[in-house]
Amino acid sequence: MTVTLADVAARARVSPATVSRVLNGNYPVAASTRERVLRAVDDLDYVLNGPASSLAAATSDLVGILVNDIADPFFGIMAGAAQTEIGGPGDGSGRAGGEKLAVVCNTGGSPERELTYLTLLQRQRAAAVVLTGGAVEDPAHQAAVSAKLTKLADAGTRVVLCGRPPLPDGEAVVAALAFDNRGGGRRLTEHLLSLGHRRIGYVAGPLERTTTRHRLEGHRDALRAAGLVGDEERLTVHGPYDRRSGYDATLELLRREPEVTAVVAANDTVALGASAAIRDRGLRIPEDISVAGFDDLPFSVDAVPALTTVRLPLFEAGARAGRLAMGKETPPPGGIATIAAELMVRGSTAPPRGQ
Amino acid sequence: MTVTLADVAARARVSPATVSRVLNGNYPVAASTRERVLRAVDDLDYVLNGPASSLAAATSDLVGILVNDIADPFFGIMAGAAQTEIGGPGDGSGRAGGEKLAVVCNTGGSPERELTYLTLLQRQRAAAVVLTGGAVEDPAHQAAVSAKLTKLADAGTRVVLCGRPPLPDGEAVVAALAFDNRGGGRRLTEHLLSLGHRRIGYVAGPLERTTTRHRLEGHRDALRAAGLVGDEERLTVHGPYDRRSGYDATLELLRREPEVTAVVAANDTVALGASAAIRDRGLRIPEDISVAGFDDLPFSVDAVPALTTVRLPLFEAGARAGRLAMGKETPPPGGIATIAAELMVRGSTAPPRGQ
DNA sequence: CTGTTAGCGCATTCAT
DNA sequence: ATGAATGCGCTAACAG
Repeated sequence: MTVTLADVAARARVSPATVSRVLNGNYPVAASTRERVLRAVDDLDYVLNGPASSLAAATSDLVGILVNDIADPFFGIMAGAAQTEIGGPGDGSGRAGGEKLAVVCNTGGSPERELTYLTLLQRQRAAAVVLTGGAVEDPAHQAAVSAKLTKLADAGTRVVLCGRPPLPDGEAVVAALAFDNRGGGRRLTEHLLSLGHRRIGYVAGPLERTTTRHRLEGHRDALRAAGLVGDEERLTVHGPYDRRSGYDATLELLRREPEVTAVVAANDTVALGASAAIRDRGLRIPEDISVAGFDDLPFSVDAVPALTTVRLPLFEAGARAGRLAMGKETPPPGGIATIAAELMVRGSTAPPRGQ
Repeated sequence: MTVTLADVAARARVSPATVSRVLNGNYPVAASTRERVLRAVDDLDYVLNGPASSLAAATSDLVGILVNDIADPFFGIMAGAAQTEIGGPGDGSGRAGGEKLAVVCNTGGSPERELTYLTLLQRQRAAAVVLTGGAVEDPAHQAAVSAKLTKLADAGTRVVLCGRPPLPDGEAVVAALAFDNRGGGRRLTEHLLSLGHRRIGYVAGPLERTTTRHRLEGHRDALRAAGLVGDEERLTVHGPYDRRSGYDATLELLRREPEVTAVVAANDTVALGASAAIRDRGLRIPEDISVAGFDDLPFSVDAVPALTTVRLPLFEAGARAGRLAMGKETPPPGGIATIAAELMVRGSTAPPRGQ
């Protein structure tokens, strides 16, 4: 019932080897023969058996893209960009030539699921793996991931990090594209300080995440440089990277310190929740309290007032990661590139009252 | 170099078949033997060869989830929910047992890429495929997709539609979960009519998409029932499902008919762009113009004013699709279920001026 | 409950 | 430029 290479070969009156060569395209075949084979393929509606092909060739055309939260456009934008570089445009025939199968795997931020997905991709002999977004900082987990990536690399899988800091021993990795979270966080808080803010609340992301830590460190670097020390812990609340957490954490912040004049959120989504909480408390943005985010997601410019934030070139970074995973671009020197973060000053930040 | 089943068998002093049975778990094996095998697996750091396994068993553990736009939370939420039902929680060992590999494929709304992905998944002998979101209505493409899905189903792949209308011949499909886009669209416009609006602009999605058509039909059903006919075409502007399109289309709408008192957007993201355009023209929401969306994405409640919209249970639908794809839930009668859409009235809609 | 045997469908040597 | 032969690593009968 199911059509195999041999069936195609028989119909085209050539050997199976020739059909294989035509399909894979990387071998000289006479034009007339190729013609005949392709016609047989179409006539029989033949579809290559991926597992058999992968087994014989010891490689597959699967490329995995791991994301922490697929419902978050931060990851969606990067993953989509990577996929466009990896998947190829197709030829419209639906026949599918040498395309890679670029797939997105959602870890939900869980270290276990991250490892499970890596194992599953290893099992499939994936051609490449792209890990996006911040890493969990638990040492045991980091060691496990490093070990897994090393094994993947040894088996010929290209490993690329995108929006994630380099591994301690970067050996296993083709390239690491890291966002300048620390620098962005610092410049954002410097902006608030320059407006005159002195009591700045910080709604941080989950603990033990590199992204959380780096953004917070940048914030505190700026505070320290301004001589504002001692209140950091009290003015920081941690929570997940979602709207709800931003809402709740901001209420908690206002409870701890009713005199805050600005709230910095771990990212734009959290900033949205923070803004809602501030308004629900009857306060105005930015007249009573300034609000700032991070990432500059598409909706941030449409917030009311428009959100001051730090722009990350998510699409460009994702596309570059995709090209690196395909070996279409040479890795940066040392395999590490830092991607700049740009401060976007908009309407949600202003000088504090009476300034 | 690479460890195989035979190596594990040798170390555990059993036959390869026994190792296979332990690993696949669906066959009686003595506890002590299982113990020995698992230890050998860990000792040797063995990882199953997926392609070989799939070839021999003629099935794979890959499940594909097709989405139109991975950067859009509408799809991210559904896909994430489906993945949680399919992927399994993992056991924390990173060893990966019988888990399926749930992967998301981003078509970018392109019919060609949709077909290419289906072919690629067919090639991999995917265990199941979930197609989410509206379909392109081009007859040639629909026929091609139907044919492809039939072949997939014949090869044992379970096909589930989520947020997409049933196929003409639903034979190939395990189940179709369709959103009540038409009913939701109708109730939304009825709400505006009941507030007193008579000149209602409509920012529609792209042409030839089922979602676009059904929502628009619901809108026009309501208009017709209210005796408002003749102006539909002039008060409708089509565009992609993104923020930018909402912005541009709304400006065009205001140009065509400065007296519109309400704008209905194809979805929440478009509504955000529409709101920005309205404000940039110096008009207030809802005092001068009411705005409404569709989907009730998480950010919509935080818009200022909060967005009136139609809630779709995206997470629940995605999870159900995932269970259906796994055969963990019995399909609805006839394989078709319509998922209700609930009107959410919030601050962005109000009676027109002078009403 | 466990071992033996025989392919799964293809890519790739080597020949020619 | 093409054909013939071999084996990739595993699962699934079939025995026992």
